[in-house]
Amino acid sequence: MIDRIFDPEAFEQRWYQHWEQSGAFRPQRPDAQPFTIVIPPPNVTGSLHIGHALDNTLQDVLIRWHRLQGRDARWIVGTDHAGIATQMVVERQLAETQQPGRTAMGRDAFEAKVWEWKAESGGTITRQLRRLGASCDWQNERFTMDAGFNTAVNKVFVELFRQGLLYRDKRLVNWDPKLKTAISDLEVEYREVDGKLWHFRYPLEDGSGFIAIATTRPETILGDGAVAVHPDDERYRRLVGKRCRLPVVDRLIPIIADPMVESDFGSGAVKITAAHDFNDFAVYQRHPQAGIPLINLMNPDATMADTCPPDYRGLTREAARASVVADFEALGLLDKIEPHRHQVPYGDRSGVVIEPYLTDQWYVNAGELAKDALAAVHDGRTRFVPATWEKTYFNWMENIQPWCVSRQLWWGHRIPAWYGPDGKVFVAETEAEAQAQAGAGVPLTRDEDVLDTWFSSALWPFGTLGWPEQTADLARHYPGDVLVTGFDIIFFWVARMMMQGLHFQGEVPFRTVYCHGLVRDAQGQKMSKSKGNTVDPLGLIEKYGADALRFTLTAMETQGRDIKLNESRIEGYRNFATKLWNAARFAQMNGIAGHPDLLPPAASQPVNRWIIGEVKACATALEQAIAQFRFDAYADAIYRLVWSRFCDWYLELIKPLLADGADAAAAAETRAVAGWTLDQILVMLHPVMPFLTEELWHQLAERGDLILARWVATDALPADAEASADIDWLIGLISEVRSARTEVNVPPSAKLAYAVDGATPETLARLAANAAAIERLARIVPGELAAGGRLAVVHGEATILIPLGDVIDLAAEKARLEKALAACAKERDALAGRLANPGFTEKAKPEAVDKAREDHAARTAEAERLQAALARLG
RNA sequence: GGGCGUUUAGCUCAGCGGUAGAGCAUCUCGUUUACACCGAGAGGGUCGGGGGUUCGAACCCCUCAACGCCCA
Repeated sequence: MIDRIFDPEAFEQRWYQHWEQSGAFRPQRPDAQPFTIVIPPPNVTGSLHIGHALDNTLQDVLIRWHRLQGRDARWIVGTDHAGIATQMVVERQLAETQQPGRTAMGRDAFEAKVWEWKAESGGTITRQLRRLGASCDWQNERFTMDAGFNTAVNKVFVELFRQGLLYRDKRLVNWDPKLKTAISDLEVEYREVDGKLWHFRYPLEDGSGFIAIATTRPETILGDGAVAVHPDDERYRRLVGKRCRLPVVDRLIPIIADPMVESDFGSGAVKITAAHDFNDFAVYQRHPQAGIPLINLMNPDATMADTCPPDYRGLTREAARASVVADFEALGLLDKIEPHRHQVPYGDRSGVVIEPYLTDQWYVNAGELAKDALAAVHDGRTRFVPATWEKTYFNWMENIQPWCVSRQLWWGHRIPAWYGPDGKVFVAETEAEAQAQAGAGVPLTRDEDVLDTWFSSALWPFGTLGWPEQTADLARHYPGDVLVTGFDIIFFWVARMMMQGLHFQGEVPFRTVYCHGLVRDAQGQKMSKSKGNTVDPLGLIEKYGADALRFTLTAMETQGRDIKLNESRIEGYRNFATKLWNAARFAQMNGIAGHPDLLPPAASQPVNRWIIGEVKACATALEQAIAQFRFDAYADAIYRLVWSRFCDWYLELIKPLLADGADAAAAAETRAVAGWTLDQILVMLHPVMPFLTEELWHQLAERGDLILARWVATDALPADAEASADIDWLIGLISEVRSARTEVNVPPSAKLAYAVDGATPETLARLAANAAAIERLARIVPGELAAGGRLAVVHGEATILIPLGDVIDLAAEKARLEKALAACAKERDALAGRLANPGFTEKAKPEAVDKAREDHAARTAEAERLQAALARLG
């Protein structure tokens, strides 16, 4: 028996274990059409936050829905090694436990520590995904650092190198002095900072005066290689081609003209420090004849290097800045200091100021790979939903820069490149191959660096399927159908999967990219640990059940918007689950059980024919919602069917049919239809609320699992317009009578007699056929039209007259009728006005004109009846 | 500076060319044997401002404003 109390904790984990152990997440369906999703692999360091909960709920809805459709649904799962993040976590842990640090223990020992840590803590997030109900293919779980992935990464690296699409280059990178590694453009965040603008003077070589420059970074003066002015700037035209003397360093540097210089910034002359500024580096490249030196001023930790004058060596950037300013001031060459607000680059992981830094790094020619990735979205091989994200994708892809893929870390895929004694590089998938290239006996040293984490996650859609082996899985599940992810990693990840997928598989990695928004708190603030406004999805699951959280996230997922998560919504959907639980309990108490067939039993009762039509309409709406990725519409349609149709009306309307002494055949039919309907509800709700529905599915009958059941036979279901009209009429009548009763203050419990005026034979028949339901729900029964005050309820062409004798509140009834009349007359007149407009009748669509005529006639008649009722009141 | 998005009931959001919707919240009533995590009923919106197109605009176009995000 279904328990009186709905308690999600009682069955959620039990069902999950059953599904996983029975292989339900990946049923053997070799003949079915595959449906494939690859999970955005969560960081192995991480734990489930609410953003994961959203992302994975949506994926699970899609996977479960397609599984119910009979598809060979497969949700490929795994975790990401997350280079910097994981290395930081483990280093922090070593520090906290007073163990030797990374550099003290050495590379091999440190790597072993990370693997140890992964074995202990790496399962946290995958356990939490199970708690959420994610029906992933755990049997083939992957990790971006496992051996197969390493093979794939090496192969990709080597092939790109051979094709000239990957190369080693010395250029400026975004250098993180805390982590002592290069990072990519995307890992830099610009913050607006209140800084200063220092104005200095450099003496001209010929002693004829000075040239004034302004800078936000005085410490880099030590590396200046030129002063630049705009070619059209009259003030400086005569100085171009001359030289000035760099104070403190005492070096002669040229004055050059370059259109990059903004004449209205500062003095209109800027210093050029080619090794510490991206713009300056570009100037350096444009002026090879000027002989601008590239002076790397700093050590990897951003202290001043031996390339600086002796007094500066070893100072931090900040100390060197103060020192330079003081030295200029002492020389009388400091003009002024102005407050200046500007953008400063920070490392998104370390939070320290990024230093443009000249080093040797490996780069991928992203511009070349982007070509097909752009074309694939332009020609629709991959589409974005919502489509607006295409613009973001295009915009970035069209302006893509070389991708720096090497990282000075220890945790990650080590770069498969070896160097000979002369520095010659040998790129190969294995050391043996590199040795073969170099020649036997040549001593080789492997590149110390590892690859950017996104280099391996770019291979996720095919690396997970066994590539470079040409596996059956790869043939069957690549390309995937849908990628579900947050818009914030379109650049980081989606774009790179597109590039690598197209390049190495010749096909896009997925047909559709569904981008959802961010989950924010109830005030619309971005959630962050530092603000302390994060919500823990596990806590919410414990409080309300996983189903309620899933339903909430699904219902709130409207395309193109962030989600403002309010706990009251979760509570509301927990109530919804309780409502269905109780409805099923009621059904069971009345001998209603699961139905053995996909198709509904034959039905003669209008209420039964009606609910079958409602199921058909709902299923159709749900199918459309999935096709359009309208998760909110999915939740809305099933919520409405369950609560506003099935519970509010169907169950109430069938109570008389199931009562003692009711017609046995009608009762049997009703039990069968009710059972069938409940089954369809469970199937349709299952993708969103898998636990509750599976539990009830088994409570209602002995049978196989719902997770592997079949979707509603939508097309085969009858839609009975006549039954639908009957029941809509009945619902309308009951609602109007209830409303009227309340407005004239008739106690809800009072059972009243009624008579009817102006009814057609059809209406009289409907009143008779539904007498029991009307008595139960409107609390009126046919009777004599006694004298005295009457309540008049106009419904369609008929007026229901309910004599109330002296009890009636005449004033209230008069007010009620007047209000109804006013509303009706207003609509009538608006329609009349429209119909009187020749522009409308001539130009509008004929259907619109016909509808207006019909509505106008109906409103006119209704107004007359209300008028008559008012007249009778006197 | 460039681009994108948002602005509809107290709150969160649907609707995107033919009479303004949902959930929550509010108010009134109610323990009729599934459910008070409930039932019945009610109130509440000149759809950000202005202009235009159209027989007709929350919906299309232009413009302004506010807020948010991304890129430089």
